[in-house]
Amino acid sequence: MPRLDESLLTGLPPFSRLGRDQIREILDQAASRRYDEGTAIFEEGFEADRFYLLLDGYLRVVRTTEGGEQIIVLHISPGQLFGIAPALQRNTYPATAVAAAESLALSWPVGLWERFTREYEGFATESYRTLGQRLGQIQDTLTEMATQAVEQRVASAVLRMANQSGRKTDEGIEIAFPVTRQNISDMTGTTLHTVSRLLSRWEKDGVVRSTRKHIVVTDPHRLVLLSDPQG
Amino acid sequence: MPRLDESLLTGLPPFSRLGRDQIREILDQAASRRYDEGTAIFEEGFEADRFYLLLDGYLRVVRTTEGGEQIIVLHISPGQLFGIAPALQRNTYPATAVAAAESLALSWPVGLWERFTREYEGFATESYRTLGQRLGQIQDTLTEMATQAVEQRVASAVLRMANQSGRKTDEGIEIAFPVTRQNISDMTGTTLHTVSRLLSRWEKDGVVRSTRKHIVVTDPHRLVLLSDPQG
DNA sequence: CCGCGACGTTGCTCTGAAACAAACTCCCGG
DNA sequence: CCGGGAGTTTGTTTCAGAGCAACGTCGCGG
Repeated sequence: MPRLDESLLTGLPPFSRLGRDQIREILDQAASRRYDEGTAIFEEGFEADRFYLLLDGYLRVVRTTEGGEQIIVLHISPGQLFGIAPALQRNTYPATAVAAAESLALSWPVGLWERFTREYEGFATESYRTLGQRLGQIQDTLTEMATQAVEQRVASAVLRMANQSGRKTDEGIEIAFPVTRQNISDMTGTTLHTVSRLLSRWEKDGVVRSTRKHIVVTDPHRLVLLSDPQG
Repeated sequence: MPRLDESLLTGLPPFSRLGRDQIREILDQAASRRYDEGTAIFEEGFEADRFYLLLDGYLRVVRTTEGGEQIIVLHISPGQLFGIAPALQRNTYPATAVAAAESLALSWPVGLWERFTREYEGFATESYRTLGQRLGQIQDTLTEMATQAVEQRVASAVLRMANQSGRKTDEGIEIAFPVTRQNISDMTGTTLHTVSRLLSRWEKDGVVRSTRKHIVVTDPHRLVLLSDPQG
């Protein structure tokens, strides 16, 4: 196994206050692994034995109902910690993490969490900040679900993905990982049919361009209007 | 101002590992205040300058949209910490807390948070456990919103309140704080009309008994069935 | 290069629940 | 004891979006 390079972690918020030697220490304890698109990194309800950092790729955090329906709670971008159940004194993962694109992640045994928070300055602070942001995000989604119509919710979901993972191209903002209509319907609590119809309409109106599993927002401003109740 | 009695805190999870003298210390730094039904303890977006513990009563945690609609994210029961923004490195409250019934709460300036977690054994652990539970709860609600029909959601909401605050009476399980149809519709993302119709039907079927702002679940088992998609 | 499975589109139907409307009842304060 | 506001009920209308159905299309693996 090749030694991991220190530059992987320098600059990432949880480690930004640390010196070279500390980062070395942390890396030497990490396991690194690649995940194919569609693979689960860990599953809801299973024993939380490791915590993770996404180095590259994108993840979907997913919950499944008894009825087999699933909903996408949030996405994880490179540089973010995830599976941080130990931070909340949980011993099982509260949701499943699936690679939305080919991904690369580091992980450490939960046993080290306590030591990381104690010994590495800024680690605890930044981890809890992340958690706070995530909690806020979920509350936003919940509010949206409860109050907005389907079209607004789908528009918001697309915007959220574009903001989080968007690359600017000459065509517009491109979502950096593969997304199906079904995925979007799982984010918004609707059906793939409705999503398909909306995207078709938007495409006709010149707001987005989309092919299989691939969406470019060509007119973000108009999409923002669509995400707003008074259109 | 009368000295607060130590028995108020003994036995509550965040303080259960502490001795008499430490509890004394904590109480001596606390402000205690009573809130009338309907009063806000703090508001969304305002500077988070204190954190709180609910001693008696019940709270609703509420978010309001720009459009003026509101949704109830969760309820707080006696003995729980709330407004613990500092635990997540936030400097504003992410939601509004409103007294659902006349309530009594202690509070401390945020500046003390760091000291509490450092000096009082078990405080940090228990606070983060609470947060973890709350996050899980919100995710459940989100999943429910996204996948269940209105009747199921309303049934779940009523059950949740009954479980959290229920007193057993000879009639059934009584929700311990005032709830209007509007409140329930704010928990479930529907209208007070629909909630009223559902409660009327359930009352006819002998599942609940309700008067103004007051609900008794007479047949919890049947309500559980109603909360399940396959009835 | 072909076939199959995953993904996407579009039409049609039907219903749950929102929207609109109106009236009733309880309770508090003056 | 009266008036008014907050909470509740019930009826009617309307339509967004789910459900069902069928077909089109892309791209991978054999």
